[in-house]
Amino acid sequence: MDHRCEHVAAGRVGLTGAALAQALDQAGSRCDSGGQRLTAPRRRVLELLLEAEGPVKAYDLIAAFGPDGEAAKPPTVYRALEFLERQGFAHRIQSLNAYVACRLGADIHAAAFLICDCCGATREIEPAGADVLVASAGRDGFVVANLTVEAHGLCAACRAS
Amino acid sequence: MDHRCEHVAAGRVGLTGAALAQALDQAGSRCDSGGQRLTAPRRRVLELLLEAEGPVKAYDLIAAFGPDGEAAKPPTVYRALEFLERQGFAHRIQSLNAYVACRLGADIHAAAFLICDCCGATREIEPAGADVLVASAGRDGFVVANLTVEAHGLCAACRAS
DNA sequence: GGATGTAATGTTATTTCATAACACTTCCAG
DNA sequence: CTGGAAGTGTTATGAAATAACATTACATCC
Repeated sequence: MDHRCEHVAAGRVGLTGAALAQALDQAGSRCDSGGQRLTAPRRRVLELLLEAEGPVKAYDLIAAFGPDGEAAKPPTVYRALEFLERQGFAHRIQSLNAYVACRLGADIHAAAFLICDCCGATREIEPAGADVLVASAGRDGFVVANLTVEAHGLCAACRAS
Repeated sequence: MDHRCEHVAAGRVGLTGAALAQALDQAGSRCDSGGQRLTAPRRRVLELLLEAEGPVKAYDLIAAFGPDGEAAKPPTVYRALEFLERQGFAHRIQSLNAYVACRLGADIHAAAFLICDCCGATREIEPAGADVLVASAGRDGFVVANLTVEAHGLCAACRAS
């Protein structure tokens, strides 16, 4: 489950500058139109997630929360994360106890993750095959409200080296 | 994610008596043939999981570990769980921080879970659609070693009432 | 524009979950 | 019988998440 080599996630960098500002504004707009409020702490946590290159631990968010390096109180960040997840702006990676900004569509959606156990790179993908599972569950009378799909393994870069 | 009503998981009961003994022996045999050892603590934790009706929290296992009601030390149980997972005898339900005995095939396999947020019933099923996802990931050069699929929702019984 | 109710936040403390580190034992291979 | 690997016991600590309650912001309705 953990890093097994010296590789480091390649390429994927968090947002900065204008791109970051734009992403935050976009989130703000989507909140407005949905009657939701992207308040200061929520915005700040989303900002931290967007800036990051990959999954971020809750306590790293807590530590980085204050602009001056001052930490937040845990509930502040956990509440913001809960909101961001509810709105589809962020996802929780269960198998890592970590959180990522959603890099895909604009709307709330199902997500799947490919997590490289070597370099730690975490890619969000459309959950191929999820429809099959949901349908299969449905035949048993089970209605899926929320689906977690997390695949651990080795990414192309780490397999090559 | 948590129980929202008064429903209680129906029907599914843990193993007892002869069935339990048989399941444990079977696990023992599989360990033997694989050069693994089903030692006392491992066997005991598996027993507790098999006896249970559903997912069990690690600290409940710890509390119930001793035959006389005496608790175990956390590492004892966590190590046993790690072993049982490695052998495919048990699974961890990430979204619940809980563990279940594997109720399916004899061999190590991929698993998916349907978790009723109302009554807490947790069904292990064959991960329909998983092959599609693994194939899709493969086209990107990602090799899946381990797949977590957890669907939360409402079971037939809870929807009906 | 002040009363009112709801949503969100601040704050303290605690609970729950999991692992690090190291000493000791068991068990088999040579 | 001895050396090494795997397993266990034990103490302590670290990491993740939430409970509970006080306070503040915000809309809205009269």
